[in-house]
Amino acid sequence: MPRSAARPGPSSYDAVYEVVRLIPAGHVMSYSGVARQMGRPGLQRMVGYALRALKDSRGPAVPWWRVVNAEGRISNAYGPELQRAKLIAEGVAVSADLRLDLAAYDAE
DNA sequence: CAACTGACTGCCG
DNA sequence: CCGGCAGCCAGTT
Repeated sequence: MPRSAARPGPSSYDAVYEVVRLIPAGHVMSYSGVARQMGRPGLQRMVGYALRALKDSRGPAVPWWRVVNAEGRISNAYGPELQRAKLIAEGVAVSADLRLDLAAYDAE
């Protein structure tokens, strides 16, 4: 079995967690939005790294489900349905297509 | 030090 | 609407 290749460690992730943690319930933020808030515009991929690491190894209490892509769609590759359920539980309308009105829930 | 990978994004066909 | 390609940065191999 191919052990996960390239697995960044928790260094720059700290900044990501801090920003994501500040997203109020019922709101969402795009990966690029988080990157920008943490003073690192263009590091959307790093945000994705950090969130993936949460599943790999338990990190701080981070509402990762409030992070969606720039189109307001869930690009979660591990449990899109779980994320959708979490958002709906907070009052965010997510369609069966895993899409939501980013402009309406944008926390930026 | 070079190559590879990835919960992204924007542009093209 | 969907798939492919390039640009992007940090961390692992």
